[in-house]
Amino acid sequence: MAEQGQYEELARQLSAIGAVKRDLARVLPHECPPGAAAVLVVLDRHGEMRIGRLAELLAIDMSVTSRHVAHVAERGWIDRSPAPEDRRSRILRLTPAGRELITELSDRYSRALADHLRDWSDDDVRQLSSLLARMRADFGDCRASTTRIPA
Amino acid sequence: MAEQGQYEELARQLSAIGAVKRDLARVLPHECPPGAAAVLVVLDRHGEMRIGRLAELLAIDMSVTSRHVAHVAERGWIDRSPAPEDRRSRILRLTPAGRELITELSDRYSRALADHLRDWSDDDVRQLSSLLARMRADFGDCRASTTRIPA
DNA sequence: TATTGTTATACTCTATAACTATA
DNA sequence: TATAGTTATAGAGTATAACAATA
Repeated sequence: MAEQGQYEELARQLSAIGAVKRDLARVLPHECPPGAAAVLVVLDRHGEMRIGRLAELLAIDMSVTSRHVAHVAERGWIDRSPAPEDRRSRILRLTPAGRELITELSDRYSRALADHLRDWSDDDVRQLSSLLARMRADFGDCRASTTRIPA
Repeated sequence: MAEQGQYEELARQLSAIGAVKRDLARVLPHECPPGAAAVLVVLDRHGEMRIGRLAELLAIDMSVTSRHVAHVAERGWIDRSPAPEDRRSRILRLTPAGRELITELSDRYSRALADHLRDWSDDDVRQLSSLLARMRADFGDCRASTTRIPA
């Protein structure tokens, strides 16, 4: 268990990280805002899935996910085929165009990071990724386990 | 220099960190949205300053900063006294009420983090803070040094 | 003429709630 | 009746550009 001062410092750093995210977002193509990019990244990473699962992985509400998905579907980057076992759902899958785009996005993100983090060792980058993943998991676990009592 | 795959992983983690920030934001009092809280945190951390300097430290545009500042000033958490040497500027300073609030905010942030990161050692927390600070600095340096060529 | 701030406008992201269709 | 997804609405954050006052 860390001291309060350490938590306050971490809170400050988390708040400030928005600037980095905004810088990164600037490398995205015009038609592909960060929310749309996130959808493509998750589909590329985890394969085809329904919207509910996507929302879970993105840790945002399904209503928001639905809009991002509509955006990328309208542009032909994913297709939505009927789910065989549940006609309420559709299966989301990257199209060839989507796969091309996600490759381009990965390149741009990587180039931007490599450019700014010139002095970072492979281990530095790995360590930061790993700590962020762990933090996210520790928050997510709690979200899942907390019994929500409706007002 | 790290490999491309490591940068892609970092990009994913950065994208996903929004969920943690939103969870943290939920502990804030109703009248104090995250942008307002950030203003108070910086003033508490760095002492009185003008808006321009505040915008720099927050790494957001001055126009945005101006609105956050108006919000906290309207609620009596800061005062704006005339800058003695430049009548275009005012000096922003926490009021006693603002100082009370920032103490409350720090407590809430710390409690939330301590609650979720129960298993983290002091060193884990310190290391994550330090890596985030370094990343922010490496991005910020570039922003400052890049010559912006207007289109 | 250049700089400090403010305001108007527009865009993106997000959540809540109401609604449709299917289980 | 419960669940998957969509849509409408509203709130928060941000940037750009036009504008005011002062340097």
